[in-house]
Amino acid sequence: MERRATIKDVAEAAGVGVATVSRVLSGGSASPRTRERVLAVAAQLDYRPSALGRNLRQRRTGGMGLLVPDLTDTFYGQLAEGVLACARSAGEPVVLGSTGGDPEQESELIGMLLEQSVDRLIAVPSGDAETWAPAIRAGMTVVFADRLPAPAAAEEDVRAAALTDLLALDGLPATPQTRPLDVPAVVADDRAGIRTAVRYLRGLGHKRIAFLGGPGHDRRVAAFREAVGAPVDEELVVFGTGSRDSAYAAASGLFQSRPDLSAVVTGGNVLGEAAVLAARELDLRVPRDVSLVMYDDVPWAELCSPPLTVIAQPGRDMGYRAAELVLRAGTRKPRSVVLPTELIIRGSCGPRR
Amino acid sequence: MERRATIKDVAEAAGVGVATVSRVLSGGSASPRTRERVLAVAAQLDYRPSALGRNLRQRRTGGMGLLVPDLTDTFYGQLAEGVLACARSAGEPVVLGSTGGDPEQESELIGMLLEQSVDRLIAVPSGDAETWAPAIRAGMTVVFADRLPAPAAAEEDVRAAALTDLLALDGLPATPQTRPLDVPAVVADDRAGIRTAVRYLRGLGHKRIAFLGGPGHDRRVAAFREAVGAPVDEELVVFGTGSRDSAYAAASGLFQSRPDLSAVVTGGNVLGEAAVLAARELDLRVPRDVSLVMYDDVPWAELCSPPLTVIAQPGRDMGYRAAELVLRAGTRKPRSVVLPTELIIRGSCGPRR
DNA sequence: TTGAAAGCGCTAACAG
DNA sequence: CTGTTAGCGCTTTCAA
Repeated sequence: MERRATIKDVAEAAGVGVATVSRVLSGGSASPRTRERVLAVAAQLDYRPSALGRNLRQRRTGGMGLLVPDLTDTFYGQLAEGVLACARSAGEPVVLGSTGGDPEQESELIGMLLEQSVDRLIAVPSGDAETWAPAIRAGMTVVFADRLPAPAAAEEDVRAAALTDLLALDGLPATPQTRPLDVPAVVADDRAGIRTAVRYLRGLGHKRIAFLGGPGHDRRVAAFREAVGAPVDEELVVFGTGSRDSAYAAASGLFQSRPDLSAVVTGGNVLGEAAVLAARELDLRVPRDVSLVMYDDVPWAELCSPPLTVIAQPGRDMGYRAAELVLRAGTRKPRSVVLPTELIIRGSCGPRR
Repeated sequence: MERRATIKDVAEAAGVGVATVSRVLSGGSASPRTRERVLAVAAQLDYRPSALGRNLRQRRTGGMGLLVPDLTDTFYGQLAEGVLACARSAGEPVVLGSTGGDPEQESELIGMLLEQSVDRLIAVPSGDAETWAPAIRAGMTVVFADRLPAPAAAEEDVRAAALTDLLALDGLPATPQTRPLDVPAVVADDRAGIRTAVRYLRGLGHKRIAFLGGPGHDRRVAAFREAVGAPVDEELVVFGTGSRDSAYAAASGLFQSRPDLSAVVTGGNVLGEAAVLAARELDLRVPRDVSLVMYDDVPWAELCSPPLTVIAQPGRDMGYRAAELVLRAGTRKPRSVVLPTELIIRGSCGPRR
């Protein structure tokens, strides 16, 4: 393992000062003669500027951090691919962390990124505003993707505050008092997605429609509540904690406690998976006994039988756009982006029996 | 965005020299009194040592790089989760890259990592030994996971060389002349996995068993060839290039050109997905018309109907072990690891019709 | 247009 | 046990 050539080596070999080499390589001014010589020598020595030196000098790391709950969830895989694609085309490194949906791990990872001087971050947040305050205070440029962190547990009615704030992004009325974090985000148009799905199910005659959600699905539940309209049958709105086991338990519990439901909308693909499994276990036929609409279009949705009707959201685009935002953040103050969803009708919904 | 406290700030505030602070924080010797004071001040100032400074000084970045072909493939998601879990428990950052299975992108990413002075790398390689030579030469500690790079296109019979070398890892005879890369690897026991699957199918009466592979499945094909025994019906061994489209095309082509086959083994889950889709499109019933065994146990395997019989390999463990190897590499020369596979019988195989 | 020099924050000699 | 000092490789004034 031979030592890599440094800028000094290049300077000496080219008979110029290090400053000149630096300038030439970063596109600064230099006489054609010098530039040519430096370039030649650099190529000859296979010189690659050390990011370490540059970063220390500039007191910041290039590239960006990426925090997702779980790479085993295909949707986050798609999202990550989008981020990586954008980063690659910008030649920037991506430091990845998986939080497992745990705010504490998320905090630790934020700390780790801070330590690395990674000052740009794309995150599918698991913690609330309080978890994120340190990152913001430290001057990180963060862009949220897929969802927003819940407002901090401040006043009395956290949940209400969360919902009004989150709904605001989709155009629902919000009380302006609670603007917890001023961070741009790239999210899907959950409101439209859910609304379309609920309407579709309604059109098939379904009355008792359940919602099966998980962490981070606040905006989706809110939209669901809005779409089904008051009064909401609260027993038909259930949550898992994020793990596959808990998702399965939630789905199974739902089906057993409310055998009268005829359709369910899930807030994510892991919950959709759980619903299919639980239904099968309980001998509920899809769509004869129960209709199913799942959030996220993942490749295996088509493999199920019947193939799953889904609310597709562009995971890859979401990641790509988020990466763009975080990279351009220096230039202009980024504005949040809402990406369209699409109801893809396959075979998991039928008329109410 | 206030400036972060540096070691100098801590030293001044504690009335000691910077070296002392450095020592205390890295567990060096110091009087209890001093240690306590430094620690207190550091905490008070919320001091976090800058990885930048440390890395520059030590001329290497902590942490590790991770290169996978595609995060949208659940298996690589599992693998990545394993790597991240190990890295997290070691407090080390992970720089991620997705190669899309393209050697050229892989090279570029290696270059990027070199530039970042990331000197430890876990990779599911797409390029051959030649692609990897620069990384090795540069002194990177690399550990391959899931597969090995094909030997460089040197002599005349590349494929033969590749196979002998690859088979060696599973205990097949190999000619010692071609040891392309001396890099530890963490792989599944493909030979046993494939053999078990083929025997199982044989036991069900299947004679014409096909193999549907993709890039990086060399060891699996070789094992397949060995398991079915000569003469191998070459038309029953087909390959996709890695994309979902190409996998589908390969599967569809196989089913159409050889309607007489009664079972197929796929080298990975993307190919399994393609096989299910293609079979359905051609009105082949699984397992009545065709039996299917897929490599990789992914959550959705169970959702298919019938649920897919799979050769499970421990993706997460694989990642974890690889990360351990790469982290311990300084201590002892790491030895390759072969992880066990397991045939999980579900419903996609039946007796030959 | 160019080079010398001053650090960025940290660790590792080396003295005291 | 502790402080001083010399860089790690790079960018960036500031003069020449």
